[in-house]
Amino acid sequence: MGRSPCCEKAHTNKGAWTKEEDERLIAHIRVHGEGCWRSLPKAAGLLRCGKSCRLRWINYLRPDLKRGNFTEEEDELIIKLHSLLGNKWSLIAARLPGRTDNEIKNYWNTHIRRKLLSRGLDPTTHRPINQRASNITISFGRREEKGVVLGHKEESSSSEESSAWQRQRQQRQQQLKCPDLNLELCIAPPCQQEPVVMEPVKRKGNLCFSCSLGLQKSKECRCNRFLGLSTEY
DNA sequence: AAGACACGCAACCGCAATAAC
DNA sequence: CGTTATTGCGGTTGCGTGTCT
Repeated sequence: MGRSPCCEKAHTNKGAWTKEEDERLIAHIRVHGEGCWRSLPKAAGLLRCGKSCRLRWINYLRPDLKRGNFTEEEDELIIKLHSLLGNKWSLIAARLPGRTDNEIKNYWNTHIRRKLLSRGLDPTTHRPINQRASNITISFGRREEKGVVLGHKEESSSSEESSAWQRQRQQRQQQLKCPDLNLELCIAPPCQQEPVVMEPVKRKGNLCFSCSLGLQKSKECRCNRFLGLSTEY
C-alpha cells in the first residue's frame, strides 16, 4: 500500500556538507534538474536523504541566490511583509528575489528582531512595546486619514511620551509610506455578489490570495495570474 | 594567552498538506 | 476512500567564529 519507504536513515550522512557532496549535488541537478528528491541521493551517489539534498540546494547551492548583506530596502520590505504575513517566511522570501526563507528567518531572528526592539516595537505584533492589549482600534484605512495604520493602535499623546519617542514614531511613519509596496488590506462585509472561488480557480478574472498580495509566481499561486497578467506559458 | 560568552548561520526535526497507491 | 510516502514549511538546535574579560 502507498509508496515504498522514504530513505534509509541508517546509511545517510548528517551534519555539514563537504565540497565533494556539494559538487555531486550541483552536477546532478545541472543534468537532471530539480525534483524527485527521494531518488536524487542514490542517483547522484550521495549518502544523504532527499530532504537534506533539497535543503542544501534551495538554501545554499542554487545559482540564483544573492547571498551577502541585506540592504536597507530589503530590511524594510521584510518588516512590512512580516507585519502583514507573520512568520510566513516562504511567502516573504517569494517577494525577495535571491533570498531564501531560511536566510530571511535567520536574518529576522538575529538582526531585524533587535532592530524593531530598538525602535520600541514588539517584533511579533509590530506594536509599540508596553502597549495595553485592550482598547486597540484596528483600521486598515489610509494612514493619513486618522494616523492609524496596519492595525497599530493610535496612541494618546500623553505628556509622558518622550519627544525622542515621538520623533522615532514620526520617522517610522515616514518609512512606512512606501509607494512601491501596495499591500493594503481591507476588511469588508461578506461579498454579496459572486464569491471569489480560490480553489480550484474557476474564473480567469479572479486572482488567488497570493497574487492579490503581489506575490508573483508564488508557490501558493492558484490562478497563474499576477496583477491581472497571465503567467501561464 | 586562554577561557567564557555571544552571535550568526547551516542543518536538522517535526508537523501538515498533498499526492500516490 | 483509507493508508502511506513525499514534499515543503516553520521552529529549533548545534557548531564555528568573533569578542570580551
